[in-house]
Amino acid sequence: MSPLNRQQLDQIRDERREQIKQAALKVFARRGYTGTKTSMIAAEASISEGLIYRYFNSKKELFITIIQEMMEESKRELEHIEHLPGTPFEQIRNLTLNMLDENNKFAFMLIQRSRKADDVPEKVAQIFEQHSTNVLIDLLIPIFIKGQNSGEFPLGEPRKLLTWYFSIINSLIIQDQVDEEYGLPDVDVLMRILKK
Amino acid sequence: MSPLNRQQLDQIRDERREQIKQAALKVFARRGYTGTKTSMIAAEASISEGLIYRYFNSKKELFITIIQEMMEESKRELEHIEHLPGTPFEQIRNLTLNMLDENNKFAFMLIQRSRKADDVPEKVAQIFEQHSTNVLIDLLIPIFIKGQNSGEFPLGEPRKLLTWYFSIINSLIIQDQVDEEYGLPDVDVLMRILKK
Amino acid sequence: MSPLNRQQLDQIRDERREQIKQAALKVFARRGYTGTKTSMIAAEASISEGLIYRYFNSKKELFITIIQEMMEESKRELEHIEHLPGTPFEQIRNLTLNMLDENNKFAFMLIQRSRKADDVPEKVAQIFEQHSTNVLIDLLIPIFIKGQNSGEFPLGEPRKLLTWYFSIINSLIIQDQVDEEYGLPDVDVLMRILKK
Amino acid sequence: MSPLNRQQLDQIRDERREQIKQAALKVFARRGYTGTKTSMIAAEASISEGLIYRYFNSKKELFITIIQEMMEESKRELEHIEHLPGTPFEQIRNLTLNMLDENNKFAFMLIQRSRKADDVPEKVAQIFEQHSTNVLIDLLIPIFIKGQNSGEFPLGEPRKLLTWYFSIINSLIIQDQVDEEYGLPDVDVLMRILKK
DNA sequence: TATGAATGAGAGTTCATTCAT
DNA sequence: AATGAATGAACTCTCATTCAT
Repeated sequence: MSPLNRQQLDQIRDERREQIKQAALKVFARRGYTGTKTSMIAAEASISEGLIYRYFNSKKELFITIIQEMMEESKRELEHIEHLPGTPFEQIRNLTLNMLDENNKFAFMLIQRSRKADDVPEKVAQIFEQHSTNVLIDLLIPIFIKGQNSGEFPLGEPRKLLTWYFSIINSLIIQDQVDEEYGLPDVDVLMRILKK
Repeated sequence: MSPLNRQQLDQIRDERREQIKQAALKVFARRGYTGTKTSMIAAEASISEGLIYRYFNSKKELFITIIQEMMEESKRELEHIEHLPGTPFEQIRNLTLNMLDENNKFAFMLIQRSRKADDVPEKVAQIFEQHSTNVLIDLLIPIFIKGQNSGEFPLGEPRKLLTWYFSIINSLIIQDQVDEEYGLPDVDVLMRILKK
Repeated sequence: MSPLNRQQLDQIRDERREQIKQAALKVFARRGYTGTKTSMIAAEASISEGLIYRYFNSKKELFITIIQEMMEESKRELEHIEHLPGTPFEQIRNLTLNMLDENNKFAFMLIQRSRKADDVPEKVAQIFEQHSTNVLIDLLIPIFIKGQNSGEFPLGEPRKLLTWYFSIINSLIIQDQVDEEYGLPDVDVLMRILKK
Repeated sequence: MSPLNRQQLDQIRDERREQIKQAALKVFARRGYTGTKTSMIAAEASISEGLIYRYFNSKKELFITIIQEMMEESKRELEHIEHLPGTPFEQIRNLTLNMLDENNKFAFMLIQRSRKADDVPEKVAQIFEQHSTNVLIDLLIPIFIKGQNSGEFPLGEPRKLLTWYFSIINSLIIQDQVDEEYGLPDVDVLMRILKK
């Protein structure tokens, strides 16, 4: 009977906003920015098309928001990398496993796909320029060198090998290149790339 | 100023048609099906927007035509694979080099991208079902086994390893994952995947 | 905390209704019918958007109600005109002063503005046809003639002069043509129009 | 048979653009910015709704363009005022006649209406701030003073009287306060305001 | 009674496609 | 055969109105 109080309303708003972002992430990841119609997002979120606009000013803003928040999230996660347990080989192996994890699938797909797409809003291109993939590589170089010294990794330019390795991982993620029969390549097969 | 004869007109038509397909291929590859406006194709081909429709009934037909012709071309090429010179290792190495070749870039990008995209015409999905990647794999299995016997390749399920290997190659192509500094991964680094 | 009784509830309803009408009058007067969003009315009245609909069936009905009530009010006032004190000149002068009075501003603005606007509900156009401005003119003609006889007003067609005079007054009101430095024209300057 | 040449195309574009502006002017003047639907403009111009957008980026831009061009036009006209023939009284009389002229009706209606409306794009408000009505008044003050000296105009503050006079003229125009029977007030009746 | 989240019809805008030249 | 202006269906977005609380 009595109207909802502020706290309850705030919670509803937060939940709805999150729900829309999740739905949009899923559709954007699969169909790209232009290929996604707002009606698809609404359907995926099981809400009306108009409601999207009570939470985001435009399809563009919704897209940018999602990318931005994911980039920030990934930045925070990267900061923990150096303190992960295990040998250098195990550290990179775990990182790989995490990236290929089904749960992160859409997020990585969207980011990688958008990084290369030519049909995204200008703003998104700028965000990607700031958060270059190199940050990850830079963090891993000391770990890789430790692994070289301990004999776990082959000699050769650490930056070059790591760059190549992660362009492969990224490509796999973005393309959702899951073979129906065999699934994604085994992490241990992938890590052969980092072996002699 | 005598009017062009039949044969000359046909030639002009053929050239125009080719010109439009090349332009469309380039734009579709970079921006995807929905992300590509017919005006972009016209601009890329340096012709007027309307002219496209004297050569193709629709954007959809143009897209399907391109995909179809590329699939047929790739099918023809595949038939030669068995007779390529060299050891099994060299054969697959050359095949890889060819796929990653800059000249084929747009074609492979478009095919791989479209294979996974959810925003392409229904017909294209059907084409891909028929020309499954498996055809390539099937052709390579005997070669791979020969390589296993000769010790060039590791033991293990040939189909599985080849499937994984080519999902990686395909992913790299489609994403145009060329690092600015280091370029595409070296073929020899990639082929580590097919080593013990 | 005994529940409010019937009478108290009725009073609250009446007050709310009045509050909404006042707020709507203000916004409609400034922004016109189409230019006014129900959310603006709610904000001006410091109530929720939904509440408007417990007092009025629609924005249209609210608008029509306001216009209608104002027309009736003005009709009642007109009936007193003939019995106002003073000479004919003074009577019209006082009437003018009353019309230009700041307190009636929004009401007159809304009426005049709506009378000419093409974007109001059909019903409103009908109301205006019934309550033509001529009623006012008709009532004033005898007074004007008396003034002509006493030499206060110039010769000439009374209806024509009065019509012109009040189209000017009306225009000034509706446009809120208040110069920032000098304000509305002096009543005595305006009344020059009714002089030789 | 042969395609139109550049010059012909440019002419078509110019004509079309002008046609859309004229149609929009008419509808905007009568129904205001918010009250005007793009479909109405298209209908008035007898073109499709989409075509508007090949000539203007948005309804907003179309509106701003119209206002801007009219302000510039009026600015140019004002520069000639001082050199008009006749006595000061005749000069202002002619200026008044010109403003009330049926041909300029929509232009003046739109400008005056938009000057006071609260539902126009921000940019338009800025334009009006720059082109204040005062420019006209400032130009007329010397003329008015000459008229005072020659006895054509009454004593009193020139700026105040002129301001009031033109707020009346402006109001009449904007409101299209044409009485069906008597039409707009006679210029000579209006000019009584500028008499003793 | 009062709130504001949610809906959906309709407005503004885009772009594949058609058509006069 | 070629052009680009014009169309209209489909899309993005707005806002009067409804409804759960």
